[in-house]
Amino acid sequence: MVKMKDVAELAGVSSAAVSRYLNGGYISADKAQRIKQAIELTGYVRSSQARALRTGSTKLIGVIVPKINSESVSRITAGIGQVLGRRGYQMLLANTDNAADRELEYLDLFQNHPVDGIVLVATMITDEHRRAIDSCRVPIVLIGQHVEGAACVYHDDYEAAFELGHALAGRVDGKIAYIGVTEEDRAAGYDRRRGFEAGLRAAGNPLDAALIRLGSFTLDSGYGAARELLSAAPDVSFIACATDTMAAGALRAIDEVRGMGEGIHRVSGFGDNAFLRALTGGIPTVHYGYLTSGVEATNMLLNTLDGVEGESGLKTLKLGHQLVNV
Amino acid sequence: MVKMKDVAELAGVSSAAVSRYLNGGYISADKAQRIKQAIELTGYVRSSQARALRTGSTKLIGVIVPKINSESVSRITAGIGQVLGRRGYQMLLANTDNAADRELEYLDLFQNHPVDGIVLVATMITDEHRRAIDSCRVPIVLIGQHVEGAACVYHDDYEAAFELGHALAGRVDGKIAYIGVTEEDRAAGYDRRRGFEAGLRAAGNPLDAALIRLGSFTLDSGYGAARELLSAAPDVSFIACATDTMAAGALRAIDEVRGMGEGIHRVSGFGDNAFLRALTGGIPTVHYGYLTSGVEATNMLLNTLDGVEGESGLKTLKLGHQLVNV
DNA sequence: TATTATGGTGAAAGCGATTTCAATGACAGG
DNA sequence: CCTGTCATTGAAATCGCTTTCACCATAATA
Repeated sequence: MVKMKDVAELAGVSSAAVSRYLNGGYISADKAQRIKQAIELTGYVRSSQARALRTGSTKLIGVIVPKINSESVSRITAGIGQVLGRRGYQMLLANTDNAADRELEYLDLFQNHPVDGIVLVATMITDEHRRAIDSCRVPIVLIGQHVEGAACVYHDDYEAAFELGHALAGRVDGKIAYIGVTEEDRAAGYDRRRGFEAGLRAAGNPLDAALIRLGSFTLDSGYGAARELLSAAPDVSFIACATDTMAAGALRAIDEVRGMGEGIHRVSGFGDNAFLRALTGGIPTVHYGYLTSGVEATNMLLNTLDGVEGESGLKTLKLGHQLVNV
Repeated sequence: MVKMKDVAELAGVSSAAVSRYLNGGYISADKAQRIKQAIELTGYVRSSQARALRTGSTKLIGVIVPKINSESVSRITAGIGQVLGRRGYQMLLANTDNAADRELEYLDLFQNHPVDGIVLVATMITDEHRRAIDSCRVPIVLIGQHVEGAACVYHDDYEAAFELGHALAGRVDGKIAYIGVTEEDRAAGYDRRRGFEAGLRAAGNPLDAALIRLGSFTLDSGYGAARELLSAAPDVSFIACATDTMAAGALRAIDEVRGMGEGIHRVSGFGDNAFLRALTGGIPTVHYGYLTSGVEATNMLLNTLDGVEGESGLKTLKLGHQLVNV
């Protein structure tokens, strides 16, 4: 492996000069030229490990996600990766498989060492999370949840759910049921359910608490909850779900119970999943700019790391949403 | 930041002793005890950057994927991440967004520095790829394509497509069309189309070359190709697709042209996408163990890195498949 | 008793960069 | 001619760890 010293010798300069050449310090034109040639000749590339040791920066960003195979998360990471690549960083990905403790574990692992910053695609935020975030040695940005005092990029789930509920209340006749997710997930659990309920109520069609079920983000859980709901309350005519994925399951359940093609007009979701949209022609749902949230969060993080003028502070950013197919 | 020297001083030993303690070298019980306490007391964690510089190993594996938001890829990375986590490595993810040149770029970037090994989720393999793979300084394993002389984990697309074609030929009456992908993708393009054609032919119902179209992996491209196909050859009664995602698009096209619900019985795909399965009840498709391929590839790679007994060689591994819903 | 092993130990030499520092020469102004 | 800038330069000190090496006990063997 050719090292800096070799290049320096070949070019007849000191390795300090080579380092300066590489990093844009004082260097005369002719030496720069000789160094350039020497580098090309030897095919030298600098060891990022040595560089990291000396400078303390790895140009690595840790990204913690709850589940990699989900459309929303992969769109978010696509956005993150896009910015990272453009700005000379790389992504260290940690998948927690929906286990909150592994989230903390990675938070620990990451900050201790190899990464310059962290993007946490958050689901549940416990007190322990808050503590871990506060005491984090490297800058960190959250996506998807709004946490006081932490930098975050999120969507207004309450507001979106309110609008959806309000709009649906007017368009659906008959009973509306709701399949949510754990309220420990503040955004997707608590906010969406409360917003939806408030929206229905505001439209004069309050949600019957007996028609609320809990799923676990998966298609199967949506299916199961919907089946149970349909047999417990056969007169339910519409099932709103906290995620598009669960909506897909509910749709399937309705088709099975009520006949093929029935489901399409009787479910709503959250997230505007492309697959679901294409296959059903579009159920009522909320479109979030997932990719955008990845982009914004990463820019925010990198701005503080690189000390970009005027953009230095980590802040909190609420992104917009759109109802679709309502 | 507390360093090894601090721990050593506190424990009254040399830093060499601490290092040995950490890495399992000779150390007496009482010193081990003292070191252990000192570490707990100071909250010392060792700098992986210094360690990396010294040992030349980063415990990082580079993973190059063509597109992060696709079900197959995310299942593969889930498998990779699973093994990596269990064996003390981390994943450096690079997303090429289907650009073959960025694949080469990352191959270059990775091998030069921070990673100990590479997993390439491959699509197109050009000569340049082959060269890059051959001259790779760190071990590399491919997923999804079979490349002579390289370690790879893949599925037998030809065989699977053959079986699917053969089975469908007997069950469909009327004309069968095919929407494929670029033949530069040996596995998903060339092998699947050829296998499918051969299967149909073997069943006495050869594919009309005029009924072949090309998509680009996306749902929209499947939709577009199917629409075009249906208007160019209105008597087509079944559309086989090279991927489930394109099949979803084709399904939508058929529903639009022939009426809702028609599509479900008139398309087939590849990959057994969970969403599609749930929403349609299941179209004929091929189930591949994507997660397994990630697991196997990573184990293979890590075995050579860690020098596991008996399992040392990088080899090539062909995984099985299953037809579903035929 | 003389001699090997054998478990333990710390000093010190790297790993390959970056960065401080003092020194240099050139050049403008006085 | 002297002095003060100012752009350039290389030697050398780190960064924090691993690992060789020489060395010391002590126990086992002849």
